[in-house]
Amino acid sequence: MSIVADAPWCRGTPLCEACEVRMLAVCRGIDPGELPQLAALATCRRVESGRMLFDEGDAATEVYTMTSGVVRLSKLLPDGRRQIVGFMLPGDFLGMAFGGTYAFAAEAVTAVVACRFARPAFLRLLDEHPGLEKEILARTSTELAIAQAQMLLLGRKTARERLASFLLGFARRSSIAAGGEVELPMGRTDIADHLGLTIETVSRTFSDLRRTGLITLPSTHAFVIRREAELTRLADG
Amino acid sequence: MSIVADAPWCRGTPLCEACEVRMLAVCRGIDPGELPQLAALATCRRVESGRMLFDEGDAATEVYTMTSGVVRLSKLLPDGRRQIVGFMLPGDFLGMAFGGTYAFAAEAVTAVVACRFARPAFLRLLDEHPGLEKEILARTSTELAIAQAQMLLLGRKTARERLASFLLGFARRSSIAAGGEVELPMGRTDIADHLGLTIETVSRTFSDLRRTGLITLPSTHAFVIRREAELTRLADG
DNA sequence: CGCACTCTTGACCGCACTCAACGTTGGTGG
DNA sequence: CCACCAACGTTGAGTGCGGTCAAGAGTGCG
Repeated sequence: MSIVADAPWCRGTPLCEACEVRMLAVCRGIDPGELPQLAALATCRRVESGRMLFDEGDAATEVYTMTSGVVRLSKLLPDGRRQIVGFMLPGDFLGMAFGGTYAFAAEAVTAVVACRFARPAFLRLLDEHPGLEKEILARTSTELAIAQAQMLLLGRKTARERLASFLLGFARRSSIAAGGEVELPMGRTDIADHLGLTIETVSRTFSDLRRTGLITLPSTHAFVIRREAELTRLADG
Repeated sequence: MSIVADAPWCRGTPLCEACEVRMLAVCRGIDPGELPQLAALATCRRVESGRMLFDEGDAATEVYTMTSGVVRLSKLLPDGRRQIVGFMLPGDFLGMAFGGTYAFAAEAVTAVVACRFARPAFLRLLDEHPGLEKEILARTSTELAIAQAQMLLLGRKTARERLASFLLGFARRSSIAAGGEVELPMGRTDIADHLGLTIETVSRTFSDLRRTGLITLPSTHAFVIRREAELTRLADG
């Protein structure tokens, strides 16, 4: 991550190589011969840990493809209560707001590099490349299915079931190191705000899952799944 | 509703007039001259109250446009806990599952008439009509935004705030009768399973909102918003 | 080493859940 | 037409899961 994030050619235009690789994932369906022209429309953006890519309610002027790092998408109530509606990982696509304004804030959990398109140019691209539009529709549908699963979690699962579901889902999306260790870049507060719990309950539930042998915790920012079948049974009720 | 639902030409193929009107809403962006050809691809389906249009996990073979009635979309845990991820009203589009199987069950809350397309034929339609694909993408994105708002509700709002949000949202989507009366076709159990509460808490909270003068309840299946500003302030935290 | 920040753990509390009884409504058949 | 019954909704009493408040332990950085 840090190699890409620190690369000097990522600080501005034009598109860096790592971004170009990520962009291909989104843009499959486009004639490969047109990719250079496509790359010319995009720029690299590096965002420091904790900084905001855009805020809820901002005019939606840009869309992104994640190259490296982790982004949290969150919605706030006026009194400060927060719900994290998702975490974006490398390869994910982000910012496709219909209605003109973003429906959530996007903040960098770690240092982030993302491939940025101006929205009008991207929308024109959609018109010209039906394959690209189909890809975006498929991704949006997948996001919707994930959101519905999260509704089941938030509405009906216990704290243990929520954390088990989250850890399994995050492990599946992450690259897993030797020994089955999964890096957990976000803090307990972010996990709590994603699972509809408090940090104390998240912390207690981590300890609980460790005590009962379902996971181990090499550090506060990593975990290892020990009994996957049992954890899965817990997660799915 | 009952006029359309009972019409004999709604019980089978070909497409009834009411369905055709609804279909137009989804298919704006298609050359109007091609609509007869389009209508030939669709059939009407009537579903009795309480019956299922399709189940979670079923092979996704059909997509629907709602003509009349109300459908609930729900996900189940093995032990019976249920989360209703949404209610579909006339004009809504339903069943666009990527991945081959439906991610939720769809059941008729009232008698329902829906305009049905075979999925392969509909996907071919998407290829041939970029305007239709754009419309489906816009609708899916809107659904996603609604789902994210529901995550905030389920993760962070109190029972009062949840019910206030639901009533305001449902009123906005419904046709409102004289006197501001909004019909509420679903029972307390459905509302509870949508808001992540129990029927007792929903019932108590209805009484609470009535007692504090924010709403009135002409019957158990209707409500009137009395102090919209106050209800909105409650719903938004 | 010291400070700030995050995480963990403990004690207690409260909102929503559970269990239970009762009221209301609509459909059915005598 | 009314008695009966089943389904649904309401209300009350008590409980418990997760929240709140508070203290202490780990961790990283200057």
